Amino acid sequence: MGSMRESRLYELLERIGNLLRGEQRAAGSPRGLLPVHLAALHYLARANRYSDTPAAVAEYLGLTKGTVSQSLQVLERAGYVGKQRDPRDGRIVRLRLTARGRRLAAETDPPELLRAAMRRLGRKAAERLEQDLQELLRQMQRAHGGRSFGVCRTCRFFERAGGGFRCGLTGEPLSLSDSALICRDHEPAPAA
Amino acid sequence: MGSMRESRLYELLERIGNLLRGEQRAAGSPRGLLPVHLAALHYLARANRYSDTPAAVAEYLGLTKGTVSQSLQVLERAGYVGKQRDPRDGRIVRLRLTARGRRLAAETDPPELLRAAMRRLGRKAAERLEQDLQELLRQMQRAHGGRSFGVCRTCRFFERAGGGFRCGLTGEPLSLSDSALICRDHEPAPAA
DNA sequence: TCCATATAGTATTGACTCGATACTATCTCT
DNA sequence: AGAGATAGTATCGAGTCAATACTATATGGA
Repeated sequence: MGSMRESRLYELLERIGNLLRGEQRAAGSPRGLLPVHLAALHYLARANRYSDTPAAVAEYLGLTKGTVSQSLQVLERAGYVGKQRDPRDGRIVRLRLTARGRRLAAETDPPELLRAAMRRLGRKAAERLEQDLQELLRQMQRAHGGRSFGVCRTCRFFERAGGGFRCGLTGEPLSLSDSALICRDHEPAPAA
Repeated sequence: MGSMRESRLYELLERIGNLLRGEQRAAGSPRGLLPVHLAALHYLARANRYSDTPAAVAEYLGLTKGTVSQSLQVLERAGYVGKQRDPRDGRIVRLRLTARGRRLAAETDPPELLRAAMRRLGRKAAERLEQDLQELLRQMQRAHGGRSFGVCRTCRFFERAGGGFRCGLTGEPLSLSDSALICRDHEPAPAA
């Protein structure tokens, strides 16, 4: 009887992932976009100003920069994102969503299937699930030893300065909405 | 301030999915396999005898049968799965893992990253997360109106017959280990 | 100041996915 | 029987993806 499944968890994550990817495929298909394009779009909609670059997208999606460069060209040609060279560092390209891009991101994130499931679940169950998944992710990142991609608010470099906030790594002030965006240099604050 | 994220849930599922897919990519790469190949392999390792066919794999992964037919050829050529025509229905191909395939499935499912994270989480937290994800999946499937792909034990056609079990849909007896495998004709039993 | 090295990104190539379409073979139903 | 449904394969074109090679900018010594 050693065959009793030790990990339903992985099976569940895979099945949910398959369903969501199918949803993304259906959502992107009429616009000529693949799931990976929508994933990049959703990331950019949530990325802060330190993390809106091709390299950050590549790192986030776990793909090479060459691969991502091509996918971003698709999004650019279709008018969902624009590029802009960084004035301070000429190597860097800044990506920003166009109005079209923002609209598409809002329509497809979260996918309708998940929206419906969350309504059925109820707020309380959904929140508990979020917290538990958050914790799982934290443990995975710790085991992975890699970037955590958290939001500024939960970063150890996040500082309150006067009336506002500041990034202790760059010293730059942060607006309230900045502090809810994803940063690639995020390092989790020590446990409260 | 309407920009407060309504759904961290989707973001979390995407990020965890990205990490796991990266893991699969790394695991399959030295053997010339892509994430989708490992996903099919893992499914077959869990599929019962009603569900070990190309059509079932396609349905499970949310891909077309043509696409899956090719991916299965890759797995067959590399010696991870074998094919066998069904003696009763000549249209159907049965897929079974070779010893090599079983070994690879055991090595990569669950991925090391998830294994490590589960150890850190502890049994109790992992079990709660499993139950909550199970419920989320159930709601997604209900919203989707599609196949549920559950295990026999939780199916409404599952019957106890004498000392053993039986599938009420086909009438065939089921062993204890059968009843823990995935079936594509699964329909959830009415709430307990 | 100059040169080595690192970093950000793009171009190109080749293997493979993926969907669409068309096809064969087998089963089922009337 | 014959019509239609079902399971699977073959082929083709568009596009992902990694690998490699490349350009351009920045950084950090000596």
